[in-house]
Amino acid sequence: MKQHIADLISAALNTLSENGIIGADVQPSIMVENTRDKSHGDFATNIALALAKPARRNPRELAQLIIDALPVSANLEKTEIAGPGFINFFVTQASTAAVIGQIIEQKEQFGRGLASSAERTQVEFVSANPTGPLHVGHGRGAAYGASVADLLEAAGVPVEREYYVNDAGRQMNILATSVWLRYLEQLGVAITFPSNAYKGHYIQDIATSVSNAHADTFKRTLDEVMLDIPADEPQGGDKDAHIDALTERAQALLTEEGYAVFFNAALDSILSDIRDDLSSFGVSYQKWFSELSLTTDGDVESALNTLEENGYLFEEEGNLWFRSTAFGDDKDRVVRRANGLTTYFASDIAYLKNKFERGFDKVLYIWGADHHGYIARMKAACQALGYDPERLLVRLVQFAILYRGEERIQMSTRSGSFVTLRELRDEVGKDACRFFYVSRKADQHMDFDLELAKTQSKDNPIYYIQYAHARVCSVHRKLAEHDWTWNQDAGLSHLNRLDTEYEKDLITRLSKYPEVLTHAAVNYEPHLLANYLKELANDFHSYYNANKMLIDDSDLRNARITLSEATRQILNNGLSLLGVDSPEQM
RNA sequence: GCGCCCAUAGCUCAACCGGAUAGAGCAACGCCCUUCUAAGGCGUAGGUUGUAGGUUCGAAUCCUACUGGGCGCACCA
Repeated sequence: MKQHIADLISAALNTLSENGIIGADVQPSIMVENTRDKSHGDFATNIALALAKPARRNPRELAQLIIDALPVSANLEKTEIAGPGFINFFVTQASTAAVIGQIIEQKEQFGRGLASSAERTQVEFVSANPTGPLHVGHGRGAAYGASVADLLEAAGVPVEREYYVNDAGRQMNILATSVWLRYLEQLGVAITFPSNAYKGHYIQDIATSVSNAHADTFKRTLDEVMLDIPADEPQGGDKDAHIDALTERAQALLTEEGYAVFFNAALDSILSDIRDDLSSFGVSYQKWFSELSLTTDGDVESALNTLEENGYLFEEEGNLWFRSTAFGDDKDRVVRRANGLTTYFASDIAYLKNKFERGFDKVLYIWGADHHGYIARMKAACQALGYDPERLLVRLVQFAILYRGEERIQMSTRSGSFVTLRELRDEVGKDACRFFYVSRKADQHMDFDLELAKTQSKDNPIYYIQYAHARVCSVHRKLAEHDWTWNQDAGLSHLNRLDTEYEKDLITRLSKYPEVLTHAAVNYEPHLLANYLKELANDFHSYYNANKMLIDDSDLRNARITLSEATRQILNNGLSLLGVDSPEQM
């Protein structure tokens, strides 16, 4: 309808242009907006205001000329000039109500594909280190990333979801070492557990699984393990030197294969836990990408070669540097240390190159707000590799602060209370988690109140929306009790009977779904859909309360049930894009 | 010190990328259940959009400075 009106305006402007009222060189961009106030009709345009200056006419006078030149349309009831020169369009009930038939016919397909594109977009999100279970801090990124990807797909953009597994680097070594030390403890070796090692209970479980599979094959004496190891921090030493020395000792005593047993046991166990966790959260990926593979497959070397060829590498003090300042970064970055090891950033560059080489037109990174400092260097790397930096997109997700009523829940790992995503989900449920996390704009700090998320009343938006869905289902059940059936055709052919204010509002709301979906998708703003669903549920509850559906007048009854069913369909479509279920009964 | 993000009703948040009288929910107050789920609905009240300038027909939105909050500034991951 918006497009239809824009076409009408365009035709009118052509007419005016031919008549010499506006200059032929004037190329206006026609904007048709949804009105905020019903008294302003259904749609409005500011075109007369925008053209007033070049046409050298006052806006209201110009608006009248445009209206006079508008082609006749059966969809329009009337037009009005308002305020400084807006043109308001009033659409007929019949043309608005036609949306109901489209929804009923297209079902879950309704509203999809409006931003259809051949541009493949990759969305990488969560990508938490596989050194422990997902934290609640990861929850918002998971919910946001999953919804953005689903929205893009719904809008018609080919999407791939990917998780970058940081299976290389020091943290993974500390993890493997932690497991080995717990393993030794369980076999009776009197280890003093390092202050900087991973202490979670899951480490014990992994250690147990290793000893179940390998008995005491990897047992070593305390003396073998601790010989010449520098002191830990509590003993007045350096905790980093201590744990790193233990890692080297583990590798030396166990040989590569033995060490790999602990390394892989830890990685596999934690990764499968993360997978399960995300899966239960309604989040799935097409690919889990190994950081380690970037080294073994030569991607890192290849990326550094490209930078070298393009002239952006230099050596200083034995280190190899990337001249990121050439692209506006604050400082240059080391990519290979004097000891020959490439840095984490070198992997990032290689990963970026790898993504583009896999044929993605756009790569979207979703990061926590604490990573904003990386944007400049990644953009720099993108350009230095020879790719258009516009193809690399970053969305930052601000932190969510958890509250239990008034009480703020501390998120420090040390406190140990309520830190994993799984615990959050167990307490408030998947649906409420998913919905709450995306109901705020991503770059807004948000407060997540657990008590509210668990409340089963209208105070809680997720129950409020799900209840609207369940209510429609309930009407269908009641219908059967009256020995009536829903006659869809009769409903569709009597949509003109839907003429109360509540019905008109609800129908108008339904007609907005496609543009809300599209807008939310292309702007990566799922909160727009969340808000829309709240408003749609609100419209439906108001309607439900004011107009009874199970009435003797069969034409009106069928029309109302058809409207309700269309509402149910949209609620279902929208909720599923946010990873929320649509229950038939509460 | 430098940089990024944020600031809207008492609280939690919107506002279709510059449009008309800035909107919802919660909290407060007043109503509606022998009627399809009251897990709901209707109404009232609530604002100098952090401050001060600027840009223009028009600003919560764009620009500048300031104030306050979050985060970052590794040869860590």
